[in-house]
Amino acid sequence: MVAIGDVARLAGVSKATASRALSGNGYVADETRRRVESAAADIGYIASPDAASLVTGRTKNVGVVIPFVNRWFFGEVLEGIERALLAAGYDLTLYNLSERGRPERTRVFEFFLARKRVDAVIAVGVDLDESEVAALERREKALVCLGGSGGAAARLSIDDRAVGQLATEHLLHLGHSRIAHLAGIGAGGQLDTVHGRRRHGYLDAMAAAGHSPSPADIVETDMTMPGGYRAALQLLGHPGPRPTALFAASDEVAFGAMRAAERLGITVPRDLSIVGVDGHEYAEMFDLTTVEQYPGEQGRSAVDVVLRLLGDESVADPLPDSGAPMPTRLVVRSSSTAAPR
Amino acid sequence: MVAIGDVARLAGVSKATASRALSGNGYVADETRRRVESAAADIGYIASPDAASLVTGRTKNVGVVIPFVNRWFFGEVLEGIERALLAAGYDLTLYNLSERGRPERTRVFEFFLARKRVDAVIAVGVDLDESEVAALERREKALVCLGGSGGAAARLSIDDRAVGQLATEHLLHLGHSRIAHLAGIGAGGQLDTVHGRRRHGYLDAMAAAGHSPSPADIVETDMTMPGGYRAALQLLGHPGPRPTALFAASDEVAFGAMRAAERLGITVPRDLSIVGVDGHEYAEMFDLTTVEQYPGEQGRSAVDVVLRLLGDESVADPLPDSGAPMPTRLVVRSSSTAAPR
DNA sequence: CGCCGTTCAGGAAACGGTTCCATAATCGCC
DNA sequence: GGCGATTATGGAACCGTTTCCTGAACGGCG
Repeated sequence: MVAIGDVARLAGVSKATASRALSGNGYVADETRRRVESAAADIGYIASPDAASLVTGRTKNVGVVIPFVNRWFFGEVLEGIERALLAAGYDLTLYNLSERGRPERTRVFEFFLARKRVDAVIAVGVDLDESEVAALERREKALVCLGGSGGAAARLSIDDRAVGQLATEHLLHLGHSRIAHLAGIGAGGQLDTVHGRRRHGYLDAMAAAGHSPSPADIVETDMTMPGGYRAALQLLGHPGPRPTALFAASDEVAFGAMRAAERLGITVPRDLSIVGVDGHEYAEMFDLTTVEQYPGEQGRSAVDVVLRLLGDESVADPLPDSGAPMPTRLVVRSSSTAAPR
Repeated sequence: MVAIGDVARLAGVSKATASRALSGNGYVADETRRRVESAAADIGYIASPDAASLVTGRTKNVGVVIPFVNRWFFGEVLEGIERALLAAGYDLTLYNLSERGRPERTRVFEFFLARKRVDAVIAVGVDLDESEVAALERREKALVCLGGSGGAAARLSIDDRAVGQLATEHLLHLGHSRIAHLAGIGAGGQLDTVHGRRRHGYLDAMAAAGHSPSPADIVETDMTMPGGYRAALQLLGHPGPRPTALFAASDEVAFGAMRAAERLGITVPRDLSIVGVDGHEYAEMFDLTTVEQYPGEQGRSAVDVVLRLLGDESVADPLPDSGAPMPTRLVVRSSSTAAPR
């Protein structure tokens, strides 16, 4: 393989000078730099990142841990992160995380991420436990969390409680009083979780309006379309009075619920108003009212924070409204309408 | 940072012995190995992959290039690849590829993948051009393609022509004669492409049955639900006789078409039978007849081939029915039924 | 003119592993 | 008992960079 020594020889300079010329660090005469660059181009030289990171201690590589890649939100975040990292000359090493406590997951934190192969870690939508955070800290890895919970580190997040509140208030303003909620799994137990917070916002809004939802009107489901379908069947598929509105914790769940309603002969929005969360790319097609968030943008921002943490000079210094929650927006479409009187 | 020298000192052996003990290469007495291992564990030693790959020339890292992460098929493949690589102790570096000719894409091949940071490349669903293949060859990167086209290298793929044929024949057997096709973009021009081949299979089956579809019954669309929705509106949303059956080049397109049919007051399957391709996780919920494929399994297989190409001993030697297309299976659900008479 | 600061370049020492080579002990076996 | 094969270990070289240190040339300035 062609090494920097070859470039140096061809350009008639020392390895040290060749390195400086190519990396742009230290003094190099313009003419020398040109000679080195053209020599490098001639023989197709590309620096070995391993050798470089061995001495500099930086790998220009960040690990991304993510529980799913095939949910819309996570896929969008991943794409945003990838684009931003690549633009900054960084690599993205992907770890698809399983649930807490599984041995593969432990191995990711104790081995893969602990090695000197990543400079930093972006955790998206994962609930970190203390030992995981500790493992990262011990190795001095910068950590940025996007959503999820755990880890005192830099965290980017929307205000999930406000989201739940906003969606619920929208339905309340439309005159609904019996509003059901399709919540994320575990949203009841732990409050310090995305879906716990959304549920919390829902309950707060209901309470503020003087309603207290019956337990049967809150159904937990995983955040998929079939999950929403099944949960909605459970919620709506019985005789007797039904909720007139439904707050689904994600758009995919809402889509499933719409399909279930159709199956049950319930017309949306006439008999049932539905609001989701995400701003899924299919929301428009389904005419779904939703609280949009912008996962691609969130991914990009996470990269910004990481680069800043790593002291990368390529990124602007002032952190734009640091600490503020990421933006969300209620988009009203025809899946929600005034309550039947 | 703690290096192998520290481990060696603590265990009272040389660096060479420590290295052998930990890597399992060469002769080491059992007792010595234990001493070294416990010393390493005590001080939390983890070898630096950079240093190791510098001397061995292997990085235990493979680059994955993929055009989308947020389409079901691609997400599943990615998950399968990730799981398999991780199990083999490899890292996955992700490159989300844009269209041909874009500068970011060129940079991925000429720089990111060309460096000594990946041992091999898995290209999923990408149409490689010669310069891209050449760039990889020049750097002696093993290349495995999953679907897509271009690159004479190892290619795993389903038989897309057979898939198109199978789906179409299913509809023909049900008595349909006017069968429309929602094809992938560009499927008309290039034949050497996934969607070109599926369309080809469709046309072959139609021809064999003595039908020749009118050009208006073939509509091109991108492989998304909204794409299928729009394409189906175009296909069906006019007065006059309509096709009685529809072969959609992917399940997501089929879902969109189902939604469009519903919007137009066309009942599936009474007025219109629909068949898709993929075995999407939502297909069951939509009751969609589809030609299933198994992207997760395909990803795993691609990793098998890569590991074999890299001479990794951890993988079984005999390549199971090498060269054969990956499995597919027609799953009949209630979206397809006998033609109205 | 002397001196200092700046610019330029090269030699050599890292970085943290693996592996080649040499040496030595042990063992089985004739 | 000698010999070769096997096992065990250490020293040193090496992988391909970056960077520290040193020295030289040059220019400006007091």
